Amino acid sequence: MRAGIKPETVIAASADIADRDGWDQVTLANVAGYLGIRTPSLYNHVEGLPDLRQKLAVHAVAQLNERLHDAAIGYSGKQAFIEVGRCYVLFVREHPGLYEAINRVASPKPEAFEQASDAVLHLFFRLLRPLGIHEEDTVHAVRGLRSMVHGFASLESMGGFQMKEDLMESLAKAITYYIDGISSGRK
Amino acid sequence: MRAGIKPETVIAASADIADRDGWDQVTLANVAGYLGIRTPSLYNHVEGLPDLRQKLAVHAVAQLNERLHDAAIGYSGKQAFIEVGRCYVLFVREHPGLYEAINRVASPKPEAFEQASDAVLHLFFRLLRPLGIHEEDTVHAVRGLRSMVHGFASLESMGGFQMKEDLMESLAKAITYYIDGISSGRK
DNA sequence: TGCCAAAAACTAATAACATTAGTTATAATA
DNA sequence: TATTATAACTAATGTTATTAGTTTTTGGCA
Repeated sequence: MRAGIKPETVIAASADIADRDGWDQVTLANVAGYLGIRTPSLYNHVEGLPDLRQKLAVHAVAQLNERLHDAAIGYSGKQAFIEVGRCYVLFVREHPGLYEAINRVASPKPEAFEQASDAVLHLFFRLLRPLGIHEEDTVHAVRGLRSMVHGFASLESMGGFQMKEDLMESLAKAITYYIDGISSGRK
Repeated sequence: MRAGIKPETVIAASADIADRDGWDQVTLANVAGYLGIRTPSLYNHVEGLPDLRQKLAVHAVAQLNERLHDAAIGYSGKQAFIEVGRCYVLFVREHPGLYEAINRVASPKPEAFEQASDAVLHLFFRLLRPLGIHEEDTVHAVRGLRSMVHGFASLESMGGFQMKEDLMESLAKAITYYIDGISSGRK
């Protein structure tokens, strides 16, 4: 046997390249160059470019999920969503390439990817539960929140906002509007 | 001179391929094949693959803008946003490749692309004005709405929702929550 | 009607990339 | 130390984008 390159080394290299040069620069040639080996040698670690990109997407969504759960600790209600939303946007700022990897993952998605995605969704559900929403409206309420947070992050990552300075304030206000609207409708 | 292929024919072919096979299948080879010519002949109509994809993005966002403006006619307040949001999601369902082209446009973005994007943003501003929001909160309010609508469309186009049946209901409720929250905060 | 100049097609050639096949070097272990 | 699996390598092929240079077509004009 031989030590050499561990599986996570390849993913780490891909993540570095993605965040620095963009997701479309995650090629076998670039990753091999980064690791100091020839392109075909990568086939000892991944099954090809699509496989590498899927593994990168799994790594990315798992890391996002972990950070979101961490961000929610110690908060509840409206403030919890503001903290999670802020963390979400910060993650995308810090790791634009990883976020691209999540959004461009090819179907069918790996099982591990689905699991991490579901975990993020589950976090939203748990944070929303204490707000006392009609059972049949919970799915709708979660979808709106999730869409809003994803929308903010996505639009910023593609340069959709003019001034990034007060984007966090926009997000906090938007979440406030939304949660207030849910509460006022509940009556 | 020679008639042959008009510039919009190339874009139309690219749009067909994008919506049918996905944005990443918009290659010079595929477009040329679709048009029945050899790949290098395309350079008489576009300046290369990046140029073709930018032109496709401009076409896509202009078409989206037109449809959104049309959808808003005859409505105001909350209902106007629901109609625009519905139109947005329907557009993405009908033209997933065009929507991808919008979201994956490379920077620096063409001037025409920025103009059409601004026009969409302007529509949101105009629909929001009659609701009587504090002047300094208008930017935040628009950002939230836009993020939410884009988030819904984006998440659906990447298969982020389980049951697509009642997605329109989710969107309508989310917009309702949001606008209600704005109004209740206004007091 | 027949020329002609420009537009738009073509072929040929090159470079980058992914991928496969087959070969060699290396390191853990028996 | 010898063996063997692992992981590197070279060589070769196919696809795509791109450039250069050539030929064909055709609308408009003499």
